[in-house]
Amino acid sequence: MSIFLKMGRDWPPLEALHLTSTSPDINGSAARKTSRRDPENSRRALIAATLDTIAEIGITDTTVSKIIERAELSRGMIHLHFGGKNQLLVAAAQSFGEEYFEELERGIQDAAGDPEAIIMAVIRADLGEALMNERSTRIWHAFRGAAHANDGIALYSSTRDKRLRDTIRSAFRDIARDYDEKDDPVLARDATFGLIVLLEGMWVDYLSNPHAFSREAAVSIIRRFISGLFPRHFR
Amino acid sequence: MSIFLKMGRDWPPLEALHLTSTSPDINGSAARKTSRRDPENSRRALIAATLDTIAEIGITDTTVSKIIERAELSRGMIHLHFGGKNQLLVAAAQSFGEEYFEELERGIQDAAGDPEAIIMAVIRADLGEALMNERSTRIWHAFRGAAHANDGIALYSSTRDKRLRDTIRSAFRDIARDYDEKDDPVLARDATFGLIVLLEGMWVDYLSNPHAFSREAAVSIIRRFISGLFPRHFR
DNA sequence: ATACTTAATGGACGATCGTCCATTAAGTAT
DNA sequence: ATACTTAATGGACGATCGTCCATTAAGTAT
Repeated sequence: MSIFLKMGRDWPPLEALHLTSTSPDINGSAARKTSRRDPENSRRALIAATLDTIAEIGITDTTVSKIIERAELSRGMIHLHFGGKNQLLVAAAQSFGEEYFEELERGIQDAAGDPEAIIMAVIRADLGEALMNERSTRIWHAFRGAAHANDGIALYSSTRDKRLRDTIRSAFRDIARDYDEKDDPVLARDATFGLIVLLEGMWVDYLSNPHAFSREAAVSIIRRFISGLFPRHFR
Repeated sequence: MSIFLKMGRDWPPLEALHLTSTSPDINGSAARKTSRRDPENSRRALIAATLDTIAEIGITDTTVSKIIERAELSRGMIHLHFGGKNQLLVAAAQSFGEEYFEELERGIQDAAGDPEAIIMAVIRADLGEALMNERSTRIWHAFRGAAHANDGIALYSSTRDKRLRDTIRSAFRDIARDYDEKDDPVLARDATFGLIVLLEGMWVDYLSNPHAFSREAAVSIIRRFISGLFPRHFR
C-alpha cells in the first residue's frame, strides 16, 4: 500500500478511495456541513469528543487516540487545530463553561427584574436535567480536579464560578434591601455563600449516586435554607 | 557496576554499601523501624507516597515511577506488596477513608450521648484543619472522580460516605423526637441530607480556594441552616 | 557454619503515550 | 487547465508507562 501511494496516482477512482477512508460515514445527520473540509466543524467535533470521553472513561484515561477515535478524525487533527492535547483540553474546558452559563442565562431570562424569581430560577436551572446530569457532573468534577495542575483549565473553571456567584449575589443584595437591618451586606454575603455551597454539594451528591438523587427534594431543601435567612421571601 | 555485582561479593564493607544505596537517609526520624527489611513499613510507605503524590500532582500524573521515587523504595516493591499499581491505589483509598473516620470519631467521642453535641462535633471535625486541608481535599476529590472507573476505589469511597451519613442521621433522629410533629422521620431525613450536602459543598469550596475559606463562617452558616429545621436547638 | 525462607532490587520488556511532519486531498484564484 | 493555499491524513519517533522476574540481600532455623 505504501508503495502504491508512492507513485503518481491520480488514476484510482476517487469514489472508491473516499468510501474506504471514511467508510461508515452514515453519521452525517445534521451536524456535517456541506463538504468534507470544514475546519470549524472539526474543531467542534474534537471538543465534543474530548468532553464525551472525559465523561465516559475519566480524564485520566482520556488519550489522544481515544479522542480521535470517537471524533472519527485523523490523528494529526489535534495538533493541527489546537497545537497539542493540552490546548485541546483547555478549549474543551472553556467551551464547557460557556455552555453552562448560556444554559443558565436561558433559564433565568424570564425572571429578569425580580430578584426572588432570579434566585429560584438559578436553583431550578442548576439542578435541572439540562445542566445537572451524569455527563456534565463528571466533566465538571474532572476539570475541577485538573485545575490544580493546569492553569488554562483553572482559568475557565474559576470564570464559570465567578459568573454564577455574581449573578446570585446581585439578586440577594436586592432582596436584602427589604430587610433594613444593620447587617444588610452580611446577610447577602451569607446567603450567597450558603446557596453556592448547597449547589456545589448537590452536584457532588448527584455525581456520587445519580439514580438516588431527587431534584425536587434538593430544591425544597435549598428553599427552606434560604427562607430561614429571608423570612418574608421564598415561602 | 553490574559486573561488580555479578561476582561473589561479601567483601565490600556493608556500611559503605548501605550509605550508597539509601544515601541521604536522614529521614529516619521516628518512622523507620529497626532494620532495612520491614515489609509492613514498606507497605505503609508506599501508601503514604501514593497519597502524597496524588495530593501534589493529581491522580492523572501519579505513576509508579513517581510513587517509588517519593517512597525511596525500589521499582519492584509495588508489584511485590500489592500486586500492581491499581491494587495500591485501592489500598490507598481504603487507608484514606479509614483515617478520615478515625479522626472523625476522635472528634465526637466527648459528645457521646448528646445528639446535639454530636452534630456540632461532626461539623467542627469535618471542617477542622485535621480533616479538611489541602492534601485531604485533593485526595478526596481525586478518589471520588476515579470511583466511576474503579470499583475498588468506589467501594471504599462509598463506605466512608455511608459511615458519616449513619452517624449524622442517628443523631438527628434523636433530636427529631423532641419535636412531636407528624413529620418526624421527614425532618431527620431532610436535616441529614442538608447537612451532608453542606459539608460536601464546603469541601468543594475549600478545594477551589483554600486561602479564601473561612472555617468559622462555614460553621456559622451550617448552624444557621440546622437551627432553621430545629428551632429549639443549635442556637 | 549451613541451608532455607522471605524481602528487596533494578533492569528488560512490550504497550501505549503525545508530538511531529512528509505527503495527499480539497478548495480557490487566475 | 494551472498554480497556489489550506485542510486532512496517518505513520514514524522518542519518551514513558506498568508489569514482570532473575538476581541479590537480609533474616531465621538448624
